[in-house]
Amino acid sequence: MPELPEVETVVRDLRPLLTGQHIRDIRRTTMVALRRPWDESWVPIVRGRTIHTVERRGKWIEIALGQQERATFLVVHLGMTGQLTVAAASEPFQDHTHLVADLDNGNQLRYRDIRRFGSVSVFRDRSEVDAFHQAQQLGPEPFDLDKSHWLEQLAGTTRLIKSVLLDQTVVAGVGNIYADESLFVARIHPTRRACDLKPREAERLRQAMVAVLARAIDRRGSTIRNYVGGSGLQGEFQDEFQAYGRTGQECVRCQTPMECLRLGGRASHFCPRCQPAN
DNA sequence: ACAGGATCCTGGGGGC
DNA sequence: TGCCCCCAGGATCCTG
Repeated sequence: MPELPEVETVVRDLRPLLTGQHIRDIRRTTMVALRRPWDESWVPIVRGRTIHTVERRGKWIEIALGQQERATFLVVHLGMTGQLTVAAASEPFQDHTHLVADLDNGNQLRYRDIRRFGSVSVFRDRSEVDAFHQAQQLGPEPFDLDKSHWLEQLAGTTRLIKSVLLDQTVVAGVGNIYADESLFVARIHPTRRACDLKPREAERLRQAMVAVLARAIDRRGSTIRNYVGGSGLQGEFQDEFQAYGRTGQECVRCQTPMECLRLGGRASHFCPRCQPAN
């Protein structure tokens, strides 16, 4: 599923296709429930409004309808298999297309989600969106992570570093792929205790995370199965994986066979030689 | 506080 | 071809 680079790619793809467009209508096209159920009372709030901005916060997509203080927001999470795309209204719906918004120019904004772990919600104004993020304690963007704050966060917990990377309250947007890739680049074993990392290791990890995410954005994210960008294009970063999904293959640095551990139900790929355990 | 497991879903792949 | 089990870019809730 989409992590920060995939969500950022969707946002960048959608921005020119949506900005300035008028939403004629929005409607449910299936009756099944999403993670956060769609509320029919949102329809009149959205109908007739103009899309002003398309932004990303962590793994959340925020589409502002109307300007500044007046804006209402469509807030989308792609879960594991969510796709938010623009297509011509004449294009047939793919299976599991749950929500469709008709635009003025004959295109449609479509939300498709096979496993339905994602959601589309409406918030009445900016403060409601902010309150929502505050309630879930959404952490800072990886690119804005304050060095000393990051150090303190790691020093203050005995949790496994892999789980900390996946914790959206610590840093927003990292998921299983980019956690493994970042740990590999920083040469840190996923089961190290966060508080046991030396300051230079913590800083190396922060920099690795930023570099990996930036490179992945350049390559339009990773497509393993279902992910597509806002115009339906797939990602290309999967061709550059150094850790994720490489169990049994040679480490790109030392040729040692890569290994895989299951931590908190998530596969964790690493090189036993480059990333020594405790 | 933290780890692990189950849960929400569908579909693809491997083994038999 | 079919069936069964495991797996999957996420997040949350419950248990010990």
